[in-house]
Amino acid sequence: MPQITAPRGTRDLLPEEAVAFSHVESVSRDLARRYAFERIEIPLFERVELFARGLGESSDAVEKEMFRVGGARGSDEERAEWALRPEPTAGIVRAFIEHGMHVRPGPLRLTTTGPMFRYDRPQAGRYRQFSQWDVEVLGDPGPAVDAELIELAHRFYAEVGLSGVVAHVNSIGDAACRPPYREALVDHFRPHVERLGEDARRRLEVNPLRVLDDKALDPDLAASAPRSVDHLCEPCREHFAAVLALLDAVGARYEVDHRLVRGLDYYTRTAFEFVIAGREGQQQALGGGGRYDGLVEVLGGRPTAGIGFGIGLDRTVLAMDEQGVTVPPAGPLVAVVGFGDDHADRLRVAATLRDAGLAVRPDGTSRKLGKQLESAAKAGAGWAVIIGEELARGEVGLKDLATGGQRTIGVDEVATAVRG
RNA sequence: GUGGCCUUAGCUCAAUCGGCAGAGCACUGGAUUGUGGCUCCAGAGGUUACGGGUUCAAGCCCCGUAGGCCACCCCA
Repeated sequence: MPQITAPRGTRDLLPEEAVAFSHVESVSRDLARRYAFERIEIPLFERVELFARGLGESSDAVEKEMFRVGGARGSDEERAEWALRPEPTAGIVRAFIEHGMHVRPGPLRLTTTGPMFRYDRPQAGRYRQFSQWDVEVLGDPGPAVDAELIELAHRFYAEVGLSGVVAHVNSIGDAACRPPYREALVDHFRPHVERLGEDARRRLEVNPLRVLDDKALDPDLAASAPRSVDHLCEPCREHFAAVLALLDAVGARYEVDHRLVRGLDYYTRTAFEFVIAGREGQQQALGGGGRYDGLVEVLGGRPTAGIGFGIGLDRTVLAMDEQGVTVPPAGPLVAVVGFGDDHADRLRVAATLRDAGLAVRPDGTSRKLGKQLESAAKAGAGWAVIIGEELARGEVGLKDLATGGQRTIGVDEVATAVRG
């Protein structure tokens, strides 16, 4: 029988790697608390139709990266119907509408974390299953929340210990000013269509803004292309100016990137992406987001402003590795060892130490003491509690595995001694 | 989805011209009769990614497949 391996584009996070993920997740959870976001949990799969409408038919995620799944019988009809989520926003907005959450006191601040799925070709930093921390604010049209979210993401990167993260920001206008801008782009590129690649030509017809996304784009043609910020209507212009002013006010680092676009009608105004210095080109985007004031309506709800971002946890951890960022050590680990078959004593003492809040690893074997101590040290224990005759007096041996020093103390004194 | 490079023990890697599959680390046991780390000794660990072909003989040559990395595309 051939060896069964992890599915392509997925990976196992072994304990050594998983600690970094746990740490990053706990940073995100604490930030979500401090920024007053409420947790929401949504399904890992939804109707394909939801993503097609929520992300746009011409987005890469829908056009070529849908991870389709079927029911137990896996008929073609079922496979056509469902897909693993490529991102969480569409599902959250679906839930918002489905449960009438617009009646809740707003603006609503929601957060979720979990795996996302995109069926594209794996590469370092790019997986078919990857984790994202996501925040969304529904019902707040003002520029302050745009700046607050960008500042929040910056704070996240800072608190996990990353440096050199820059926010690229842009404004792509709204339903009023985007159509004329789109026309201006078409007018600019159409005369030079022979200088565009195959992909860019197709985008020019389907979704002209995304021509700017094309990295193969002729540099001169790109540099001379009309900028969205020069075509904003007055309300959009004021909104963008206010966002930038607020970013300056809170000291959030950013660069205006005129080629950053979200090319769909219900994505509006502010778009942003977080990139890390030092890895030009490949997988340098650590996270991204933007405003989607038209999305709730497109999915069948009443008009509601929306904005959010997703942060890639895999890439965050990858960047931490590259920058040599270390994860804070876990609390002290105590091993409980003993002689012969005194397992009842070991378990009782372990339970007492756990009552005091310690992490405890009792040795379940009857090996000789030396092997137990060796095993304890290899498991990462900083201390060994050695049980012997003195347990009758409520005392045990406490050995510091780093220094080798040992003394006899009361069981009820161990927690204090270990925390030192 | 396209192209390039790669795949030998758990990990990092050797193996001359096609001629007995190895080392270090890690793991297990012993020296040390119930106090770890150092040292020494020993052990276990392999369908050489998978499938086929050429050959007296294949880790090595040929074909195919899978997977990894890199580039493109795009994103997180």
